[in-house]
Amino acid sequence: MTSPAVSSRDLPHPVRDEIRLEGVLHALSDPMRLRIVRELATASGELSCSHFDLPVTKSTTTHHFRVLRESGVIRQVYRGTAKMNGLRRDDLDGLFPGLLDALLDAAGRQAVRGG
Amino acid sequence: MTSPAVSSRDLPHPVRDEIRLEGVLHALSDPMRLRIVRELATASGELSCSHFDLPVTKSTTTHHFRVLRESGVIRQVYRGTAKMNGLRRDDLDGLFPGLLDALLDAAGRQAVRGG
DNA sequence: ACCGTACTACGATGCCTATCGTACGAGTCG
DNA sequence: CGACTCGTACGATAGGCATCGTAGTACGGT
Repeated sequence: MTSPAVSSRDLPHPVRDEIRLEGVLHALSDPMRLRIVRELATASGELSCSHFDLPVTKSTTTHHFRVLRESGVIRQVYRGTAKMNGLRRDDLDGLFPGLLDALLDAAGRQAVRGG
Repeated sequence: MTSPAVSSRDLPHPVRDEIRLEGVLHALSDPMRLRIVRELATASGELSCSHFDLPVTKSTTTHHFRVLRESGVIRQVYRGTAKMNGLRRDDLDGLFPGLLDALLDAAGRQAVRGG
């Protein structure tokens, strides 16, 4: 099978109008979460949590994904045992045109610079 | 007299290459600090700390300005008894082109939306 | 039914931070 | 000098948060 059905377990997401700029910035001000978002941006599509190899425990990884979801940066959905993650590009671009691209570009430049 | 001399008291600022994206985002993720930066952006020029009428005490205001300065978002200089504040536009635009404008635009849209 | 994988929940810990109040220093003006 | 304004320093406090470990749940495959 290629793609297990979406589970009935659902996760609370803010609707578009509930997304706050301060929350987004706070979510992205953590190096680990910025790294996650950068990886999600390059891989156009959904990625499972376990795809990420972060230098923290799984508990902490769960925590970071929750912060990203609750701030409105990513959307999460269960698919089988996996939890798939995707950037909320449409919502973010709709609310804050150009912001996400500027942030990703900034993060990319800093990475090149050495960070 | 129109503009008192700059005092010998000087304040530590990060040089351009020391400015970290995470630090900038963290600085701007606080509503009070975002408000300060928005006001600084509209008033092209320097503003004294006392120009701002924030719903917090003066101690707290000092704290927020320090966070903004240490993260590289603003530059501060003493001029007489006043402490003048200015956005580090050149440095930020040099490091992260388009980011500051995107952030200010995003903050503006959210303010219109009701925030 | 059983096992393994993926992720969660909960509690603990230590650090960071937004806030305040009070007391103080630096500068200007009379 | 003295009074006043602007901003700082320091301590306290309360809440937030990044991290961990352990124990547990949900799902898929055998």
